[in-house]
Amino acid sequence: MQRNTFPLKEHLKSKKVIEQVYANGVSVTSYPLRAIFIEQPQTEQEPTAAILINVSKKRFRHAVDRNLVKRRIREAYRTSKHTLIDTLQSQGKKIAVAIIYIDNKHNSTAFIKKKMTKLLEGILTKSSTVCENS
RNA sequence: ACAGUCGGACGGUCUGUCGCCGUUGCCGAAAGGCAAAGGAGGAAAGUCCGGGCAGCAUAGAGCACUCCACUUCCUAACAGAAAGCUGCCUGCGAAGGUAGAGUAACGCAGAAGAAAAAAACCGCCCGCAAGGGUAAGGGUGAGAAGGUGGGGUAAGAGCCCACCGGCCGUGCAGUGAUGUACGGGCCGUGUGUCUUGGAGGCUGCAAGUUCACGUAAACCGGCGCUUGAGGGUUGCUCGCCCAAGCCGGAGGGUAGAACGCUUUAGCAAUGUGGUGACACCUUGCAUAGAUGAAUGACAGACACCCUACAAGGGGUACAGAACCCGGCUUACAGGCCGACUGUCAAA
Repeated sequence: MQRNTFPLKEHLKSKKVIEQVYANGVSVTSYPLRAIFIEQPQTEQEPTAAILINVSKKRFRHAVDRNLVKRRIREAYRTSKHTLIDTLQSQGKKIAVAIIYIDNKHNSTAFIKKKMTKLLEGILTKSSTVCENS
């Protein structure tokens, strides 16, 4: 049984990489979630998938609401990330992803989790096509 | 009991599963793993004041500028708090709201009104008239020569008297704002400039310190090197200090880690002083420290509230630390405690 974790190491924190993701990333949408990702060069320290969760101030004015959404997304990711990680590892790839919440209202944890599964599947199909093209 | 005023404190609890953050201990060569005890607020919010702390600056003079303003008092400090004072307003009341340095000079209100300070348009009185006297009445205005009543007079008027309001003086009470008694003279309003007293260096933890990585001390244009560019000095002027580089363009590199970073104007209790804010003594307690930013997600039970005869159904606020404190302001489901007020009932 795999453990459902999401430690700090798997967070995307480097300013440089974040800028690259937003500038050159490929986007996948599974409403109310949208992912933008790029492939990362193979290095020792980098995790298989570095994740950034973004909930804009525009959509949720209060910090309490933003925190709640972030926590639900984080929860959804850590419980459904294994398919993504395993597939990437077998392909020998590493990616950096920004997950953006694109709704103005709250959604239940169960709903977000369902959409997250779809989103991660979407990332896998998109990344393989990108690779074939290049 | 009901309705209300003021003040204070609180603002979910437990169990299970899966997670996050730093700390400590153990294991491991390392990566990491395991365990333990911890991990948002009364407003953490708005960022509106005031400090601490940090860096920079720190001969001085003049002129500006900004803020504060009843009194006493508290404090590290404040535009804050406490206890009071005076006027006005609201409430039956407990209580609440609001304003509060001064007015010598000048301006404005002044396109109203006859008149805005040594006033005569109408009216009233004297007079044949010319003219004179008059602020009771009219209308204007926020304000019309203190107000009301009486005496007085040709008619009137602080002209005289009583009471009241204001001003000045003296006594008494109070630390004081002020109150009060007596006496005096006979007394216009608002606002701005202004006057008086007090305060104000600049920048904010992205401060600042250390380490690591890396580049371009290159290129183009302008000004300057003791005949001084530029910088600092409070906004300006003077003065003073530093001074060999400075400004602009295009372009390049880094954006990692540690300290700062949580033990302090800290919180609580007893006692003492004080009406009180608060101060002092003693004792006890102390448990976030992240940095693309942790402190949670889900399920169940309980508690509370609303609704309902019941079964049941619905709801549980406002809101998330970012260097740290003291305030202010704003948001807030729900109940709790204390003091007091009004009404009703009983004794």
